[in-house]
Amino acid sequence: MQFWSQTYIPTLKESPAEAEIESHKLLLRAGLVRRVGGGLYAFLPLGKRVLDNVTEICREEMNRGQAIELLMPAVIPTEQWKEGPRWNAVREVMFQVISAGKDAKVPEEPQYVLGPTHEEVITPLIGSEISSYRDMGKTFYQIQTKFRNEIRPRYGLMRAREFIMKDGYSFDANDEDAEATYHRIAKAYDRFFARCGLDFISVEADAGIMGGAFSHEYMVPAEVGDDDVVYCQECGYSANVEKATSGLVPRDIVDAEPIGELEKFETPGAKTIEKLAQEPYNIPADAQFKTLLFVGDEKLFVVVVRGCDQVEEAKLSSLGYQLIRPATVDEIFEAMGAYPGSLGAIKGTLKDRSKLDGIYGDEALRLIGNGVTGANEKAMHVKNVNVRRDLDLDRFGDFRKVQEGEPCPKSGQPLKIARAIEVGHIFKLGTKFSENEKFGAMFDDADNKSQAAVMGCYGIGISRTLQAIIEQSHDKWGIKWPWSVAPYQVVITLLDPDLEEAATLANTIGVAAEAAGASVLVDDRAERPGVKFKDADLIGIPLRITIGGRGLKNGVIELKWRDEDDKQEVAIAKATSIIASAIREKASN
RNA sequence: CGGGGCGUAGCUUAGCCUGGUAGAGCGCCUGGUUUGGGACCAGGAGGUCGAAGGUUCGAAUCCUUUCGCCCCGACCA
Repeated sequence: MQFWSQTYIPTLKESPAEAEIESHKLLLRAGLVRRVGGGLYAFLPLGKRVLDNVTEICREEMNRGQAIELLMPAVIPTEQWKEGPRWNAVREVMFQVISAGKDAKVPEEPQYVLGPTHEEVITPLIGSEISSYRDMGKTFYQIQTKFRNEIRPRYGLMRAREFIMKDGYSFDANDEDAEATYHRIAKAYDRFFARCGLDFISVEADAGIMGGAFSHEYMVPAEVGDDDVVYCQECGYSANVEKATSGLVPRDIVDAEPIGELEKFETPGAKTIEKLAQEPYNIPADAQFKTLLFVGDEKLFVVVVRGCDQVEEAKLSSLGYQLIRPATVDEIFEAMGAYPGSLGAIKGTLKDRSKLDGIYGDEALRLIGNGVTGANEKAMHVKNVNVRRDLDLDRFGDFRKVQEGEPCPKSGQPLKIARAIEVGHIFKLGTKFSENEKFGAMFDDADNKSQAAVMGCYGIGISRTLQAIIEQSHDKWGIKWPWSVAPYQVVITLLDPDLEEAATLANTIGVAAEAAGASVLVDDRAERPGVKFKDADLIGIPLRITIGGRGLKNGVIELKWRDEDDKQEVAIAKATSIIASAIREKASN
């Protein structure tokens, strides 16, 4: 039993200007966290309790999924990272620890980095321990503070520079076992997020720089999310928009025959798809070719999509480049001989085809058949461009962003798109990290042949999950904590703390509630009732038990669930047993 | 890193355009009256106006620089 007057819950009536979204405001107003610096937060006592609850649920479900907890250092020797496959891709987001002591020299490369995740550490760590296939089939995890120097921290704990993460890593002897592990952990994730009281979906995801065979993200639908999720209500297909495909292009599509000779025409001032779609040209966006240049690993390449489509940059990684960025105007001119607005990929019109590592066409171009594109000359476009005959494409691929309403690739029903918060991500990694001779994880198989462990990695943003719960479960009065993670599950609102009879009863009921398995907070402050009710609502305690002089006279106390509107009066004589059974019922759900 | 906005008491903010030495609400402290949904009265403490430089007799206010925060974009394991 915790007395309010003896803990520290600094609630705020107004929300600080730093917070924009509801969950962030409530984190601050309910006295859960305080900002220390940009993207850096301190957990106050109440916040720490929720964090511990979420952490414990995570631990239980990981353990149930046969994962083994360990703890690695957050400070990691840089060398370890440089040997891994991601150094160039992630060094920018890593905090680098340069040196210690007044006389220490600042080295060109930092000696240490603060871990954003731990593949580079655990792979050699476990790799140097294991040697036999008999040691395979292990999954490790840790719950730890992680560091990423986010370009733009925002929304409180949602995207912070320092945050708490559960990261897990599995080592299996072969693909089949690795997939079984993957599915076992996926089930643990399902249980974890369900126990946190979240509505969530798991979606097919882009593996990003982690690479690997496949991956799923755990998404909490919310307007303030950073990701777009594509889903089909009909068949359950769901994927991150970075990965999602649609049935827009029929599998049996037949390419259109040319409808005429190429014909250049003047388009003064028309440098955009929109302009060409208007008077006097009237060429619909879905009859235009959009020609875009990117640089992948320092090599220029071209992607052509329909004028009405957007390139999904994440999908370009399927082309095999590690680092991809849009090309600069100068780079474009050198290869194409023209500037954006007049670009086209028609054979023979490019200034220097040899500067291009490839020209890739989106599959949906085939829906156009014959269309319009830039002539690689200022203020000139070309019509009657036939996809097969005229475009200088190396190959087709899926490079476009799926749009709402397109047919589901599985069921053909219209796809929906929703914003969501990514709270977990699991990857089947394969041998990307393990196959390194020195820093990898090799083992001898039954035939005494050396093999790389087939790995998987599994992340949960613990602190982000905490905020996602608030984002999904609040009203205008405050947070509505699910029973499982509430900082306290029961608050006894003592309206007249000086009344001995009331204080005694509060104690009796508090003891009974704790015995039934609830954590109890007693509001014994010398505040007016309104203040106590408002605070109880704000900090979101699931069950409020009100004890006041007025009720005592009538022999009753009051029960109020945070997620229900009605209050319930209970005779004092029956109170402890009613409360105890209500708590047991909640706890068993 | 580009674009925009904001820095005045613990929190929310007025004042800035048009320079004259800072005001309110909440919170906090004291006393009193209150007491079932953020009470009332009286008194009180609390501000180098983000920082530095400049203009001026005089700067929260005008100018320059700088730092921090927030938003949009880019980015995002």
